[in-house]
Amino acid sequence: MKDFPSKYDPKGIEDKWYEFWMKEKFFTPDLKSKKEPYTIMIPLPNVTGRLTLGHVLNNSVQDILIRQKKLTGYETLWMAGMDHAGIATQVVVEAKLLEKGIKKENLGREKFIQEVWKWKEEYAQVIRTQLKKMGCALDWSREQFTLSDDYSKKVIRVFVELFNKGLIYRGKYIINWCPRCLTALSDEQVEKEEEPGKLYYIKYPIIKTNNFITVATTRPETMLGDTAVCVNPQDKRYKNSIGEKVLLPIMDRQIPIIGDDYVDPDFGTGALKVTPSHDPFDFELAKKHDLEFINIMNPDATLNENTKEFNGLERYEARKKIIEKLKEGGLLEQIEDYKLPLSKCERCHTAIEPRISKQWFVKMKPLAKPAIKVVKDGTIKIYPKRWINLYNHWMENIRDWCISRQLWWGHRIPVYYCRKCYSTENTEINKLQMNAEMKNPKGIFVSTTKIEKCRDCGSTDIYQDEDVLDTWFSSWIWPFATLGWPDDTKDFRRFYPTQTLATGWDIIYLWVARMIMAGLEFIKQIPFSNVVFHSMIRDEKGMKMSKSLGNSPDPMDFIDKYGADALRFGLQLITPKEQDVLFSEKSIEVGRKFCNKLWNASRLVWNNHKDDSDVLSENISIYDEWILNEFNKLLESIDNHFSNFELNAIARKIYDFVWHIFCDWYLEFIKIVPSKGVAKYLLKQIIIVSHPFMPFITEEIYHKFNFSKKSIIQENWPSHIEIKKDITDISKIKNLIEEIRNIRGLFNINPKERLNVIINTNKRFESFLKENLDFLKELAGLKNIEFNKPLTMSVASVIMPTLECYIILSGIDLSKEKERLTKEIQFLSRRIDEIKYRLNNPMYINKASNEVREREKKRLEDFFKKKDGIQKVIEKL
RNA sequence: GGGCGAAUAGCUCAGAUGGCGAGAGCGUCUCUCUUACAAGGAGAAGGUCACCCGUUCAAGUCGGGUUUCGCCCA
Repeated sequence: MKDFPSKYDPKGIEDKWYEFWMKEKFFTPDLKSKKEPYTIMIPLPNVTGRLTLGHVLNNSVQDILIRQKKLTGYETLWMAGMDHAGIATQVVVEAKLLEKGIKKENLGREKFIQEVWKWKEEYAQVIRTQLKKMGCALDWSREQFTLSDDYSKKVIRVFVELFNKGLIYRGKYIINWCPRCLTALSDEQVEKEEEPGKLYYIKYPIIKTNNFITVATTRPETMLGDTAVCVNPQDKRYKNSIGEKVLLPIMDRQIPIIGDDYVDPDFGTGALKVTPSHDPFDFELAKKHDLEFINIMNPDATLNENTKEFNGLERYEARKKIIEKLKEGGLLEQIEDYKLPLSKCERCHTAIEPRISKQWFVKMKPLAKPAIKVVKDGTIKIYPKRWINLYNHWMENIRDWCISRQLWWGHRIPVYYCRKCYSTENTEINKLQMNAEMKNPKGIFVSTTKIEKCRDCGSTDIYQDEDVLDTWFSSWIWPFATLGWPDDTKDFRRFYPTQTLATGWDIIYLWVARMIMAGLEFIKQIPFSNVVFHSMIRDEKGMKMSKSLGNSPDPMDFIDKYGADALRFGLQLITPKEQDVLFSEKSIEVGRKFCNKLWNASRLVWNNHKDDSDVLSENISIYDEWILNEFNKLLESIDNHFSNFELNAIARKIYDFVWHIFCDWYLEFIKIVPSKGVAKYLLKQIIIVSHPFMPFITEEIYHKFNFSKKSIIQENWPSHIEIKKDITDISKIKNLIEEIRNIRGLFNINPKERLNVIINTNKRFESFLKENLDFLKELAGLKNIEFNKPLTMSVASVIMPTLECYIILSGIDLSKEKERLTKEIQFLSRRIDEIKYRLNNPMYINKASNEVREREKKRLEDFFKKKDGIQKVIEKL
């Protein structure tokens, strides 16, 4: 038994098999194979750092799907790769350098990028190791990186192509600006939160009348940039003031009162201060009403030279000072508590500052249209279905995508400017160039190759756009860029479109929707046919897991402690289909216990049956038939759930089957009468269907038994097994055993104590029991069994419809037994009345299905028999 | 404000197409180290299925409404 220890220890085993799989190249598809392909693209992890539990869930979902497809005969490819993650990575590397007192500005762009590459190499290796530890069947030979030279060319090509189609433009708009990261962000990279704040009521003096108009604002510091006050023209209070001018306090600037329906008369005072350069709605309003744009902030959210004495103050500091000053001037009417919506940078959680700046955008409406269609008509299926609504809503209200980032780490925008021809930007912010620059404007060149010479004037004084592209602008082409596109490669022909994408619903807009658009735009084909949105992992209290909250444990610690199989299986067991997972370490313990159970079940089969054939023979017992029938049911349900991507349900089914059917009953049966080859055969089927969930332990068991193929990975998925015998007697004998055990429990009988019983039943079942007397004796803990004898002693009784079993107990409290039986009679009477009432109802007879009706009749009959039997026993006691 | 989802045992969750006494894991309690497994075995207790109304012979399940919680968008 040395080589089959009684406790399963994953240490050593897991790494051993992963190395074996890699050596055998099992994860690299055979391009010559005739099998149908099945491809999954990994939702590329960021090279920012270590993977989290969320990654474990996401990647084990994919691994399960890929391994199951391989077992069912597909040529599978699971593409490996990572994302350069522009902002996120730059933020971490900047912080790391700052710890050493190095500022990136002092380092310079080139040197800084070199530092990031160093980081990237280090963490790519960490991530690879982590994914391998998890057991992921990723094809590492095709591994991709979104900032590799090769991949970059594709990103640039896509930019140029869109530009040439007129779908990319540059424009000066109000965008989301992170004053800490000092870059623009897309709408999707901004998180909305609510925070307790204040609403300030500020009085603006009306010039002609000596009256005031009071505006309400959550951000009083922006008043320094106000260029109008706006009211609703329907609003009786202010109607007549439209056209008047107010004197903006502190700045002493005259600004107009304008009228627009946009203003909600019920909010605040009904008068809105308009700050065109610092609020997206005010920006639109200002364009419409031709207002002045005054920028009052520097990129880092300190106030600028347009703010008089506040110049240089940080925005919240300025707010305090301005409030003080307004108070002094008697212009602050009141302050009330207010729950204010706040936009934050998803990477550093700094409050976003809306800012006017010149950025590159993608026109999204034309791209969205076909992408809406393919989901609507079911060409792309989304699981669970409810996410379709969210997808449609976003798609139908899509806004242009700001793709330029003021970062160094990323794909540099392939746009070149001639210093002579291209007049440098007018720095006067209030003269906005609203129009997107037209195709091929003078002195601007958009090109896949470096431009050395101006096409227009021949000058060589050319410079490239300083900005880089949004990371998602590289990852939206992931499904085809990774397969060799735009070259007509074997991979691309064989594996595109891919089959399934598995990811969290939090990136439905950022990534999923955009990939669909990119696939349709550049390839004219969908990128994948199924999208599976799995749960998000939260901690036990329901809090989102995040590094900053410190509630995100390192999954590698769990793998060290419990093994990857235990982590994966435990996680699947607690991952509901449509809800978030509340994670607790307990679930991994459950996973580990299950691995141990499977291990020990194998150990038993190995001890008693290792030399059996693993092919089914003709001559098998009724117990064998029974378990095969149970396995059929399991298999059918697993197959169904796989087609709907319901992995949690499958994990449960496997758990229940292995533990409570295979181990609790079948293995107990075959301890008494050894199986004829079925045990080994079935164990093999069990580990095959469990393999996608627990790849390591199943491979280990597979090799222990020396099953036919080189690896379990090469096995065939089981199929339905024909059942020939009537197996109903098995459930009857199981019932009897359970009833007797129940009595033992009720009377606190020591498990070791063997009991004597009398069984009265019909001839047929009596002969079945006689043939299987050992089962009954062992599993119910009996000594002597006598048949067809009248009862004469003190007994506890098990009464079943066609069977009476008297358990002889010396010193039994007969009154207690009588009470128990009387309660049972009362219960049965109630049930009988219920069913009788139902069966006497003509409507029921008419409308209920035949099947249901017959079932009820049978139950009624059984209840009657049981009641009669108990009645007789009570009389005798 | 709009939309989506959830509410079932002390806790975390299962409960297609309505139809046997509503299930599991963990926790609690009792008995037990019987040579696969104490990371185990055998039992038990524990539920007005959030609330109201309706449809139906029959509702945890379907429809309408209410309450509470979560998420997304504005």
